[in-house]
Amino acid sequence: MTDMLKGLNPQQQKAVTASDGPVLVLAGPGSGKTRVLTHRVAWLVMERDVPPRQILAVTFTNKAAREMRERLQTLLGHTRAGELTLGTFHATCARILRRDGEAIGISRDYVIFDADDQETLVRQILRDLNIDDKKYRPATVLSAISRAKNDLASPATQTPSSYFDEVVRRVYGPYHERLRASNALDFDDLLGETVRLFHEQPAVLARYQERYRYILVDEFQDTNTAQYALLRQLSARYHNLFVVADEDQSIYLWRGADYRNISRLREDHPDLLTYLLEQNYRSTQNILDAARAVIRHNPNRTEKQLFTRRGEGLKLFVHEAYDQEEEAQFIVDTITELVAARKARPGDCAVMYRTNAQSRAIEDAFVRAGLPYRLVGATRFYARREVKDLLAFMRLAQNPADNASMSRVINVPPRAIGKQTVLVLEEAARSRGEAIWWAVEAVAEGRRDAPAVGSRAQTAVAAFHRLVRGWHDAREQMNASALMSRIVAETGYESYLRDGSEEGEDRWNNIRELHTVAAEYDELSLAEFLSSVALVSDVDGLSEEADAPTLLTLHSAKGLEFPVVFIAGLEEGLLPHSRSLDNPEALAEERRLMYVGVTRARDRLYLTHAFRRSYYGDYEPATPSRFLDDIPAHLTEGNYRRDHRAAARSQTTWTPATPACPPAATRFHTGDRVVHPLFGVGIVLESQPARDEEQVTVIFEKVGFKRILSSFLSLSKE
DNA sequence: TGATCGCGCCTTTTT
DNA sequence: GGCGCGATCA
Repeated sequence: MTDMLKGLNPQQQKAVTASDGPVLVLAGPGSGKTRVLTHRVAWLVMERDVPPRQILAVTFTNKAAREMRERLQTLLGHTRAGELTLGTFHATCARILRRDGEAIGISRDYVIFDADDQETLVRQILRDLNIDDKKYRPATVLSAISRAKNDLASPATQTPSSYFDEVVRRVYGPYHERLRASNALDFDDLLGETVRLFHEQPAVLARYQERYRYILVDEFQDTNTAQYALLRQLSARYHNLFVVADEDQSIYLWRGADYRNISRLREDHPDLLTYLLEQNYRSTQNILDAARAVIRHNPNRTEKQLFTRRGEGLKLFVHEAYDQEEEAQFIVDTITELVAARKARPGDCAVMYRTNAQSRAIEDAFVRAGLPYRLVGATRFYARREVKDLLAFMRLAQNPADNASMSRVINVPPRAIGKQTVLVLEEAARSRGEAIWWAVEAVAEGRRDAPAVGSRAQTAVAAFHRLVRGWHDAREQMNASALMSRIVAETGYESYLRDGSEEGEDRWNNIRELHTVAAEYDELSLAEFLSSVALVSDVDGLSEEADAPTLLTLHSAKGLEFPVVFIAGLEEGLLPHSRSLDNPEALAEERRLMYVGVTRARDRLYLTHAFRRSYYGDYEPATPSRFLDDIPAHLTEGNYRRDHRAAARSQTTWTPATPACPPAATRFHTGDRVVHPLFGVGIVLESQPARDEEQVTVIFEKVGFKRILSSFLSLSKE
């Protein structure tokens, strides 16, 4: 055997060197799944003499693809690794459609509508249909449409079982039409239309089957129906499908992923070879035991015997904080201590949470402490107004029919095309099933069928038309960064942004950063640049260089590992999330999410929760997560008192959701001076009735914040 | 036509 | 405690 297999255990080696044909690798966290996938690719090239261009490896994020490419460069060398096709499902499909979509009527110039564009479109349609968009929220309607598309079904063909379904059904048609009028595809279309292309054009499919004779897929448990259909089509001729999966880490059911694709794979391929990887190379035994204790409550799973040779390790630290500020402070303090004691570097640490909203309190604590951090997601670069504006101009240059971009920037910076004029243009275009660009052109050329606008507006529209036409005509000759410079110059966007304010300077700097990104694509087409910008994932931007703690959601943490992990907000309603409490399937997914979080940790794991937490500005008492109780006491240390929690939780479970009794009068009130036998003198911040007495929050002169039962307190005479 | 203010709603998770 | 949206004013 070759050098390449050195450092792999026998199980891993068997999987890597499996014979041709369909292969499933079932593996636990930290078992080297991605490593096996990477080595399989290298083995195919080096030992089986498979030309690299015949290999397609599909990863979950662009970041994972980038890392795999880097590893393969050391194994295979730069040139050969460069010939591999490596990327996400979406990026791969985007490229296939760019090349061959015309066979099913998709123009080369198509643009990808992002979540914002989609939502705006749905809102418009709801309004046109006189449906209240407060009651039927665009995002909710959209996710129903998305689910249908993921399942390769059209809501139009299903019988609605509720009025909501009926709304979805009525929106779907216009949504699809207007997408096409804009010459645009949404995320789901990228997959669905590729499946349709392969279905309707067997010759095209045959070409890709020949091209991609070996297909490898990471995170297979999170594929959806459309993605599975695609794999089936592509592998139908050579059957060389190699997938790695862990059903316990399936956390994307809500967006159409279906871990039953694993059993589907078994049914579709009686000759499927299955390998199991159970040795964990990442975490200590204590962490693994805790993870197992959490996940074992889920029904219908195959128990894996995870083990490690890393030894017991440290206990998990469970910490109850008073509120989210104190929780954040605890996290920052702990990281500071670990770093000071040289037990970890800042970059070794990660803070994970269920919802993006939780990041604020934690960020604030880092800012207060003057410490840098890396934030994944949330205020995403590409979601910024100025960045979206400029991308909209570039999308128009690529595809003037793009209505979302047109509506966005037709009057940015203000160029005297007012609301009324825009409305007339939009209406005229829509009634003809044309893009707004059609109306703009008609007005600019003074055509007879042009919608009627005032003479001032007419001049303005004509000027804007000249701009976009100029960019569109130049797009083949210019690369993305040059085009961008031209757009900035011709629209006066710089002086529009740089109004002398600090914010204006920030925004302008973002534009310069975007220009730098564009310059990296100068070898490729404008279309390639726009596609990849539309398909970036949150973690993609995570830089390896900066030595600072990472803040990210549990979802974004998938596939990553850190020596030190904090999971914050372990409370009922947050993890598990309140939207999942009434649904066993959803609850099982929350549990898997917790499992994913726990198994990201190598050496140190901190689980924190708060006694009270503010939602929408109001503070509410919080109950510790049920998942904390699943972890055996001997694995943990810290100030967590499980009996107390269990009592609190059963109370909240058994009492009606909104207790009718008014808050009882309390003996202590905010501002009272009190004395405690141990802590001395303090001031009452808050007092709440608790069981048969009061839970009083006091700030003591000597020891700071404490929560005290009222029986230990007395009012100070002075 | 554009800027400003205040109201109400909200929160999962993302390619 | 923020954000988008709509109403209101210069």
